Amino acid sequence: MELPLQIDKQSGVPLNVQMEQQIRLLIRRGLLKPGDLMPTVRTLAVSLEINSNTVARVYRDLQHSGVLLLKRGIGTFVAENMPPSCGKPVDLESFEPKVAELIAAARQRHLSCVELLQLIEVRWKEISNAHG
Amino acid sequence: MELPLQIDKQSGVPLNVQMEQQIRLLIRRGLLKPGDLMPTVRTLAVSLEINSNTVARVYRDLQHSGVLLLKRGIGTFVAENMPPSCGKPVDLESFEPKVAELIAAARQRHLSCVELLQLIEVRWKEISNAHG
Amino acid sequence: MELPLQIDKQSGVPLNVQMEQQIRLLIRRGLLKPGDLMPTVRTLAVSLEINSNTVARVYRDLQHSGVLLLKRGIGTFVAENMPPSCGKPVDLESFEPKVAELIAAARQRHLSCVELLQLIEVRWKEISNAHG
Amino acid sequence: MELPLQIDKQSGVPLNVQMEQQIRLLIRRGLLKPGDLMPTVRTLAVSLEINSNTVARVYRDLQHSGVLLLKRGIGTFVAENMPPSCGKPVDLESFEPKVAELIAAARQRHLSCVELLQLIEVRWKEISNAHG
DNA sequence: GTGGTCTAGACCACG
DNA sequence: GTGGTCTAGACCACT
Repeated sequence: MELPLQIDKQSGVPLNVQMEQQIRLLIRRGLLKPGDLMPTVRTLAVSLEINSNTVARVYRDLQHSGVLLLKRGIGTFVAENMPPSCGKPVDLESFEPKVAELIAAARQRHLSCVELLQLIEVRWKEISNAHG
Repeated sequence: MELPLQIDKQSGVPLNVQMEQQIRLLIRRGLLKPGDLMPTVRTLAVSLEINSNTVARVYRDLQHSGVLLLKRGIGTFVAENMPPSCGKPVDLESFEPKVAELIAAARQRHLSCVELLQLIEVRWKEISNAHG
Repeated sequence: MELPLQIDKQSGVPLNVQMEQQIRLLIRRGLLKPGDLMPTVRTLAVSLEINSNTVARVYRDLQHSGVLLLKRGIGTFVAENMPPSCGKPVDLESFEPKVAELIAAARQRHLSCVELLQLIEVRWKEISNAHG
Repeated sequence: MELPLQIDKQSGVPLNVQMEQQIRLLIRRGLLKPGDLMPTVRTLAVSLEINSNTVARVYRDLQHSGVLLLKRGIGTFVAENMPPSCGKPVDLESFEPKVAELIAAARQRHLSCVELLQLIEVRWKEISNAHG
């Protein structure tokens, strides 16, 4: 299986952090479901052009968090009993269109991805502070 | 002037990267205008509780990019002739409400800020790849 | 490989500037070629008796200029595709003897190195202004 | 009198060092002779676009070295009895043509001024080390 | 008091 | 082991 991970080596964000967050996100979006077989460490490392040590660390950390389950000699699976800290998979059907819409509006104004993200992050924090 | 920078020391993103991007964003949003006097290195360092070396490096890098102008013994200014790579200041009046709207929808679905950002980043790249 | 850098801590010229210029010069002289592996930050710092932060900054700035390529965990390399601003490597075989000759003449007249440099710099600018 | 000083504010070399060396050089070249009247601090500061404090410091340091002589209310003069550490004015008539020749050769090879200076400085030190 | 350089040393991400 | 970030603090050049 080909995992749709978007890793940016230039962003300054640690590669393992990027991978871990995106895998969690795939699960929340329902694109990875409990029981699914994950790609092997080496496969993923090669396809993302990342050192396999780094991938292995991500898998290990996610297992430690209860998100993944390693079965020696068999493979790595998405855990059946997700810990509550991961949040339940969200119904994003009604949400993702809004995202796509905003992205379209941003591109129309020649905003870059980083700029949009910064804008949202800053506004989020401003709103959070306002709400206490 | 008090610069509204939102720095998150826990995010894993290098502090200088966060600062640099946010300063660029403030300029694009029109909150910082060419010729404006920036806070001093030390002032900003104190108010953000960041080492002054880190702030100085940000200022230095932004000067090297043509975004800021450093005058020794005088102060630091937003450059008058912004390089084209920075993009022109954008009219965000019609855009920011859409952002606020999306943030509200995300919070309603109990998405965290990081998750929303991840979601947008991934969708952005998926869309970019689709459009070629 | 031992890099033949001549750093003068007493000259008043910032160490990073000296290093950066000399590395660029080594490339133009052909003593460093595209793809060459540079000494590690720490090695160079020790051999020049300079703080490793200073060396790292030089490497970082040169990478930013497209002269070097830094690979985390691997090493630092001379960039393959040098930016045009660096100029092409020059054939100095026919030139360096002239330099040595002038240096000999200068020493014969008891000129110091600094004086010779000043003399050349001033004359260069006078000639430049004359030629328009 | 218009002093032909070539000051480069971007070179990283302290302005006072540049000025002091060039004034000393003008004396050695015979373009400034013992007893000559120097421009006033303010005049020189304005014409070079440098803070007058910096110029004043140069004059003060050069007086302290015995190179200049300050007469209050009258002006600043090149000292009549130059200290031996300054070296005697050199006959550069036979030398300057060699310099001009080398500069021409350098320009022909598209070397920049900085590169030529670096080249000479490095070669000078290499030769010094060779000679012991 | 401005920005700038440099040092010393700790810790991190990556291979 | 690689390069990279960050801190703390000293000292310098300039206005």
